Amino acid sequence: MPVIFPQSPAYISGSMADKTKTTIHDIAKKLNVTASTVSRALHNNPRISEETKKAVLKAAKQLNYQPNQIAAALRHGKSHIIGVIVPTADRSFFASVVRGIEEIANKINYKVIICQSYDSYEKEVQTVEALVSAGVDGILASIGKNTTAFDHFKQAQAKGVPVLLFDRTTDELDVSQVMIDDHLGAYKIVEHLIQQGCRRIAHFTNPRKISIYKERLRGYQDALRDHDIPFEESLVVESNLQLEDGRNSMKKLLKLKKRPDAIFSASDYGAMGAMQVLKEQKIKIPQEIALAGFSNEPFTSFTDPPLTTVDQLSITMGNFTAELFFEQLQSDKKPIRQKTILTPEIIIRASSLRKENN
Amino acid sequence: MPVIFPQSPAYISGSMADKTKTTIHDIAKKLNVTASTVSRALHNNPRISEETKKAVLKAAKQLNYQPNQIAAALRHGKSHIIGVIVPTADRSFFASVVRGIEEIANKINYKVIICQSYDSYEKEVQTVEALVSAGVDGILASIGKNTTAFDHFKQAQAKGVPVLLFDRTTDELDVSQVMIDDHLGAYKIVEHLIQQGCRRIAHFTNPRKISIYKERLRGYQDALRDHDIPFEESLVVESNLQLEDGRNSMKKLLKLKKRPDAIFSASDYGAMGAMQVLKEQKIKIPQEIALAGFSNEPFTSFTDPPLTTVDQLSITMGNFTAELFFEQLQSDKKPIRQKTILTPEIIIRASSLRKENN
DNA sequence: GGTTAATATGTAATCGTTTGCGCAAAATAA
DNA sequence: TTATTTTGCGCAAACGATTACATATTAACC
Repeated sequence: MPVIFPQSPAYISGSMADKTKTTIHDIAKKLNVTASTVSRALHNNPRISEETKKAVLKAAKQLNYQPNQIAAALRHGKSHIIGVIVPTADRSFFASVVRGIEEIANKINYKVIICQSYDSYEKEVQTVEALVSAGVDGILASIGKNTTAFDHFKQAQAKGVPVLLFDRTTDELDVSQVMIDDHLGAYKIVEHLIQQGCRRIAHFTNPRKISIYKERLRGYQDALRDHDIPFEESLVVESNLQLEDGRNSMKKLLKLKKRPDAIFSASDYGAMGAMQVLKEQKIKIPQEIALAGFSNEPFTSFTDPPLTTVDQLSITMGNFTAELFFEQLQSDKKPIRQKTILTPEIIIRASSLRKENN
Repeated sequence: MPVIFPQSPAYISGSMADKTKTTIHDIAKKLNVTASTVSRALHNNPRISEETKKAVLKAAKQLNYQPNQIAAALRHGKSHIIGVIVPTADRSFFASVVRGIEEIANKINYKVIICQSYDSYEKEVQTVEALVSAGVDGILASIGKNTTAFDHFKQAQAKGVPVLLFDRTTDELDVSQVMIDDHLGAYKIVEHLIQQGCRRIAHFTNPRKISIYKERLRGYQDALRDHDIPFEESLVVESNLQLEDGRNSMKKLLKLKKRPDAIFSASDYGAMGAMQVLKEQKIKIPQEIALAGFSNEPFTSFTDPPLTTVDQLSITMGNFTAELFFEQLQSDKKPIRQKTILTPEIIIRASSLRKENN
């Protein structure tokens, strides 16, 4: 229910300035010089006398001058804006990556345009085109789940807009990539479970052909193998890894003749679903069944027991991605295509901690 | 540890296009017309023959033309970009609001620049200036905690950049505002606690002069009064409302001669801290002490018991803010300053549910 | 004093699109 | 047929900042 305010006098009377941004021409006129002199003065060009510079700076302040970046951008082809594409900005992980990118960008006076692809291929294509149109100086993207063709990124590159991928990447593009080592994260956490005495470790995974889930599965398998634990097909449950899926998967596993003594879910939500079922059935966590998830979602520290998980270094990833990008942007050499793989950290919490001191 | 890739041949050889965006002049040249004709054709101007239009569209597609929005923006003073300023983009609430804004903006082909003030006044000022410089068509902002002067926003308005505030707003500016009714949210949730049989309801609040906490406190007091429950100063605990603060506040309350039988925390984190302490001390939730928070942070549905809280309609707020903004932008009339107050929803969960059917 | 160099500023083109104005040619009206 | 309108397009000036090139003034040097 909107409340309509009475218009304030100031708003009506036009006592506010005349809605005209001042330009270098205004400053020039005031000082009886030309716009080029003003421009040079503002850029501290050595060919301008100190006297004039001071006068220009003073006038600029007086007139409350702010440069029109659009004009500047048009003139020299640099907008000082970078585009970031994420599947969705309100997932904690991506929100943090974006924050990490922004931190770096802001330091050197770059602005960030955030776009969401909603995992739609069409939207992703449009977004890339729009960003190119908007004249961004580069695109940092995490590709959508349904993207299998990459021409839109190639087009951007062809038009001189550098592209860099993070988290969800592909080798089909000639771009630098920043991601985390999903295999290692999974390996480490499964190893941890083994160290806690677990021997029948189940795994919740996703059937999609997305590399992250395949990597986590591989990490799980490799850790088992390296510790001489046989891999059992029946202990791997495929699903969408959401809360409900986790519940269903857990129920399914509880029906096995030989129950697992630990669950490693490739997502925290899946692990959370499992936790709910276990608690409902009064199965002790971690004594009877230990639990571990993946992603370090914010909620994992608030569950009871708190959930062991893998932190994906989201902020770091953002920082790193941005730093890499700006490095490549500044060096006028052809960017060196490189793949940076960050090492994830396992966060051990009570849901997997059977021994007191470990 | 970066992995350096071998450069792919394509990347070196320059087999990719020549990094030159095609312009309307390129199209014009190809068709032996002028750029103005091309421009008009692309804009479906009735003065251009169908024949020419078709030819232009075809050539545009062939040459992979994408308009340079920077040039267009310079020409007609509209960038089709809006700036959004939030204290921090990785807090669930703001991330969702931003998403809500983006949803609407995208529909009409607007891009969103996201900026974070980190609750720093200086950063906020800089950000506003930068956005004006960047030529945004408007600024949607949630003001920082430390902002008490608003000249930077006035300056933006003076330069013709409309401003609209959401969530954290102020009446000191001549702008439309979108927020939620904190008073009502608090009132409703306290009323709910009363209906559950609670009579000694404590409140965690924040001493800052931020209106949201004052409003929640008022809502709490009004609900008590309307149900003939005396207000007790000793049941109101001030803190920063973070997890630790909640723990401390709870411990403090447990030392009272007469313990409270419910806690309404102005933040979910505070409530979570209380929950931890109660569980440590084996105090039953909600039977002995019921709990309610505020904000509907994502973790609240995963606690044990799940936490009763107030949802702030973040996405809706974003949608609404953006819609309001674009309405005002489109109507060439002077924007009508209006205050929109959304009604929050209380989310009742087990932490406060004493009676089975309610 | 005349040539050269250094200094400080102006001129004008440019970035790519948009758009008011104008001008033919074609179409219609008288 | 002539007058008038309509149609289709070109011309050129914006938008605001930047910058290569030119110019004017002063200083410096032999």
